[in-house]
Amino acid sequence: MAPLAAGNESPAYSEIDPKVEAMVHELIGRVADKWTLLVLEELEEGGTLRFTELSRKIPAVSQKMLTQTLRQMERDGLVHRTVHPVVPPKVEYCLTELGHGLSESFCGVWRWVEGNLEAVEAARKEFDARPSG
Amino acid sequence: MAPLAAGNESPAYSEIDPKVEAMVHELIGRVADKWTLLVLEELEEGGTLRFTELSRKIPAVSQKMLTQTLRQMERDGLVHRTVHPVVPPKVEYCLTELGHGLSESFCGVWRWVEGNLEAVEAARKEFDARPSG
DNA sequence: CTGAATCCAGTGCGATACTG
DNA sequence: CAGTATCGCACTGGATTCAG
Repeated sequence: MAPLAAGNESPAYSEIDPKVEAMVHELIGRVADKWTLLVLEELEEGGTLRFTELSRKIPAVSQKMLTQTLRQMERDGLVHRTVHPVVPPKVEYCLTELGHGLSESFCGVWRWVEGNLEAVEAARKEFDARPSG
Repeated sequence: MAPLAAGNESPAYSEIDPKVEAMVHELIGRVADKWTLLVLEELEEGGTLRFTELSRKIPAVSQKMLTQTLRQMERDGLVHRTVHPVVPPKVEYCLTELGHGLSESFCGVWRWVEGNLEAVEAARKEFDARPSG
């Protein structure tokens, strides 16, 4: 833990850019979104996928949310959208370098969870078993 | 990108434990939560803080959400809660090892955002400027 | 000071129906 | 196939009030 300057009552994070703060927050929020995370994974694994393919691989997602999720990811430069001018329509999605990088940066979290899953579950179980006070 | 087995139409993630999947998801979701992220940071930086101190460092949080957030983090074993049996009541919060570890595992994401903040903003700007189709 | 309980407005999301 | 548009509910979270 970072030592605190003695007697320092000034606000925290003097060194943290509020813009970065907001962005981190937003980005984490984005990936935290159930669907975004799943889409990120599917595209990471599947490479290039069509709308329907994604839909099929993530059965729980509604068509509305899938569209919405993909749009937002596209806007953020995380996925690339390719429309093939044919009938029937064919639209393919794949991760951009940005999206791939973001995906990788979450590997640490992923590994942490794998390593600490049991600890968290134990903590929950213990907490829930406590005398209600 | 992981190569796909040729002709393999079986569902994705054969290697991914659905339990881990759910947990990653849940944990990311938790930290994505505005207040949890802020609390995590404050405790990481401040060490041990009282309820009111946290409240003061995160002015935007309502008392309800702060309580709720801390309870959940406590249940997950991320923070430790110490009640001092005095009047007026004094309750202190600090990160557990688990909480500290989780916090660290997010450093990668943090760094990625710092490094790619401009790229994302540029992507958004470009997306928003596109011919509306 | 710390926290639980209640009320209420905003909205995220699913279901459904329609279009190119 | 790949969307958009609309409706309605459920849940979230803020404000407020009460309590130990």
